[in-house]
Amino acid sequence: MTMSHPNAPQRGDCEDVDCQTCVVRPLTEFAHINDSGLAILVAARGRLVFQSGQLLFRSGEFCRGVFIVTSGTVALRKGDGAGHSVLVRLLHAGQSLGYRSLFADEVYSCDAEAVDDVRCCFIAREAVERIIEVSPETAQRFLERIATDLRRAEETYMQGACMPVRARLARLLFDMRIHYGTADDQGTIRIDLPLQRKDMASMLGTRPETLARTIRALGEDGVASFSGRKVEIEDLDTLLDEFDSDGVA
Amino acid sequence: MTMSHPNAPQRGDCEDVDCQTCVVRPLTEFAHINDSGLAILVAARGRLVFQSGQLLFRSGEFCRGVFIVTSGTVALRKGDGAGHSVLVRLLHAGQSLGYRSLFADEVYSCDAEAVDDVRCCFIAREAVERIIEVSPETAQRFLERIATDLRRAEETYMQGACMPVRARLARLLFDMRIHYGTADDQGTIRIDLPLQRKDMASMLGTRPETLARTIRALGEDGVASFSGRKVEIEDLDTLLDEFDSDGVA
DNA sequence: CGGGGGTTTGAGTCCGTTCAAAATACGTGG
DNA sequence: CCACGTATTTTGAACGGACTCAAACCCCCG
Repeated sequence: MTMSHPNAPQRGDCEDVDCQTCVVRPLTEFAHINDSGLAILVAARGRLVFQSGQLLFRSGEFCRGVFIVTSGTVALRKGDGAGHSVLVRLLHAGQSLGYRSLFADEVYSCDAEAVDDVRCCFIAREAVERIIEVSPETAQRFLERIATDLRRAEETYMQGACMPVRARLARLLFDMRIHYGTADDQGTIRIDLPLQRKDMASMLGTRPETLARTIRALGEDGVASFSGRKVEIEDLDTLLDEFDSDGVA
Repeated sequence: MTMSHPNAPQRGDCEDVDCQTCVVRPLTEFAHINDSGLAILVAARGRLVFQSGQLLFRSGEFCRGVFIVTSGTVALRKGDGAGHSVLVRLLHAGQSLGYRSLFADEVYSCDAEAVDDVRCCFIAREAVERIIEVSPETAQRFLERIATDLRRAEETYMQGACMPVRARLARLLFDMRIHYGTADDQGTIRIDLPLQRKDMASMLGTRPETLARTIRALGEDGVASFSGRKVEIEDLDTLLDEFDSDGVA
């Protein structure tokens, strides 16, 4: 196996020695490739491990392939020239990253940072291209994926333009509930946030100070009670009202 | 020829009877299709005419294919539940639209409105799919296109979050200069804006009132002098300074 | 126990919004 | 071609949300 990425591959730390039995592959754009494609994938894919805080890639670097998260969470960050930094998106097991730059044939437009310890696969550009050649529906899957990303990006933009921080925070909690929340039999939802405040703030396009105030307001109004990274939401409808009513369609 | 769109096709109003000689095709994703693909395209494409203000499609409608602008300008608009509306993008000759919804297999997420009189081609979904089958590089072109759109969308988001209205307006003028501007030998740039103020405002994610004030400020500072839809910019560098300095990378 | 980053709170400011009214441009019919 | 009615644009004044700066607090970790 040839490695195509600076990070040392950790052979043997991976349950799925080949892609056939991989539990996350069905979630990826390579879910339905044919045998020829699979052969290329198996031969080309490398495995990488990143510790919390490490960068998978950096904005401005040449894009050499795509990553697929197999465990952990990756954050895509975009910084402007000045101090501002925006957290564009979080990626979980089964999600790929780097494909935007690859298909646009541009350098990376974001930093990709491991939020916690992350395992992932890396598939070099040429391999992706060959897989698409022998298994063209892969291109369809990526088209679908980017097209959805684009709608999401535009929705996020709308929300930033039309909704106050409070509503955007409510929406973020609502979304985070999926990956990081649990509900008990009372219907109470408990979320364990994966991010620190300043990252939450940068997801909302605001500052930590504003976020802190908004969190307090949400608590005082009985919508959600925060304590550190733990959030408790008694009534989901109350949360919904915060952005459903006057929010984006 | 079978039509696949409610708008009456205006046969004979088009210089390019077949796609072979079409002057805008080289600009589109169908530029390099092979003969089989071209045959499908020629057979399937319909021609449509929209008058200023008419909608090519409406948010929420099922997506039946892609449009390709052959002349005129189309605006993509996104509205939230409340009164706010954002002008996402302007499209010119050679640009296609509707492909995002098509590839994501979603309903349209925007309204598409003819800004002036618009001619365009319409290619039904099934035809696009068949063309991609026989001429797979078409999928590559669309991937490239959407990937670029996505970067642009994220950049726009960053700008909205990080830059004041004044800088965003300067940037918009800078961009509009390409399609709607001319430069004389003095270096003076004259732009003929295609939009009314409220649409300019909605491109910038602000209100007409704020835009009016900003325009005045830009005039008082000698950056750009507006009179109706005409803009005069004496020194491009001065304009650049408005967003280059503390703007987004 | 003493840093040091992250978070919270406070006070003041600014940018952009809202509401309201005046001015201007635009299209239509006489 | 002009007059009129309407929609758009501009201006004004006041308000408000989010930002900045600055300090206190907290918690984790050495």
